[in-house]
Amino acid sequence: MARPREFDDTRVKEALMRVFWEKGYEATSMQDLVDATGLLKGSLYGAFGDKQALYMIALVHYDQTRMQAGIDMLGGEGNAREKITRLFDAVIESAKAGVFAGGCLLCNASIEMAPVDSAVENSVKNTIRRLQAAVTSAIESSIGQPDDAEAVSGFIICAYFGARVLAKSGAPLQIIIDSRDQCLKNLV
Amino acid sequence: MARPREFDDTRVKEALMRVFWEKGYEATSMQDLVDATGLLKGSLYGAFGDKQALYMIALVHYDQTRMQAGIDMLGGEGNAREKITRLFDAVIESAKAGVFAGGCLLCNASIEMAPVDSAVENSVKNTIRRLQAAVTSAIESSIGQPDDAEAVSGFIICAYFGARVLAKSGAPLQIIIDSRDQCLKNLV
DNA sequence: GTTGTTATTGACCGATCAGTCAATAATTAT
DNA sequence: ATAATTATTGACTGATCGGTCAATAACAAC
Repeated sequence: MARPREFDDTRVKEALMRVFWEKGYEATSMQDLVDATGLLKGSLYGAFGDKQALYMIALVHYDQTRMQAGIDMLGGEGNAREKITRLFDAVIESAKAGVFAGGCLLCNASIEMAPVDSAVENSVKNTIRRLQAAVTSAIESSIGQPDDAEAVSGFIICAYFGARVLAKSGAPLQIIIDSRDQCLKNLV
Repeated sequence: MARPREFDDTRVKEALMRVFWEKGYEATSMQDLVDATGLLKGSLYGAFGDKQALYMIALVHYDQTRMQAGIDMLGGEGNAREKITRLFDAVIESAKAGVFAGGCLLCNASIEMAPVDSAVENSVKNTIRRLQAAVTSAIESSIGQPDDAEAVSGFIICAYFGARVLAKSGAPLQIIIDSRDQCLKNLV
């Protein structure tokens, strides 16, 4: 009963995500988003809302794809050691590949937007909660692991975020490798 | 042989630092800096240079005051456990006090500016190098510490940066406390 | 084919952006 | 005093910012 949309919703969200992921919120202009999505400004506003809304959509898309993939991996096969190794190796690999300097949109959002946008803050906190829960249960479901799984998982999350920052800073990757190995020392 | 400056150099640098620390580079306008310093735009340009130069001055000032204070503390009295405890407690205290959500300008610069400004990248890398060296020697100079001090220090730096991110995200402080305690488990 | 509804389009808006500059003021050297 | 030098001032610039809107286009229902 109306004109249908001409664009693929997922492709647009992916494009929005990549721009905000690479450049951050403030450094991204609406024109950048127009260029990346192929939609005109009016269409972006009509379909999704203003710049803040577009950022939230990008953040949720990142959560549902990239972060959820990590959470699913933590819930899959293997023991805690293997899973935590994979978590850190993903940082190292993306840094080597130059994927936005090994950065993480969640981490960037924590620093740039969470303090000034409560919707972002809530989303970030929710993702962190789920990520920690996944690490905790990965530890708990592996035999011979420490019984303070909650504390260990919090600290692994902390090191993971630190690794993302260090990767973006251009610091030597050896620091991240060392961090991974030290984390593993706290596991069987 | 010329008109003298009317402002206190250190006070201006401190003001610049606070604005960039709180808001980041892109979200800060020249008007914000004018308001914070009390200088007019022309004076800021004449005395220090453009916005990027002002950011670098703020970053160097942060390094020379806040970061250097931490490095000096690590080189002072006490064993490694006590020093690392103090490092993390500083994050926790500033988060509780709401000092820019417990954030760290160095950490923010790593994410926002290091990937797009090589002067910032070099400065950040230099600070991280000195910070890690200070942690390493704090470990090495405490009796009964692990002999892989370099690896342990890298991982402590990593957790420290992660703690700064988590503090800014609004995540529960318990994660940071847990991280601190787990780090201490790796020390005597 | 007409009508109702929504999507697309690109021109347009006021506000703000970083940055400049000529005029003026304050100092030192002579 | 006068000259030379530098700091301060605030008006000014063109560009870009996020956001709007009326006109047009593409569909579904009837």
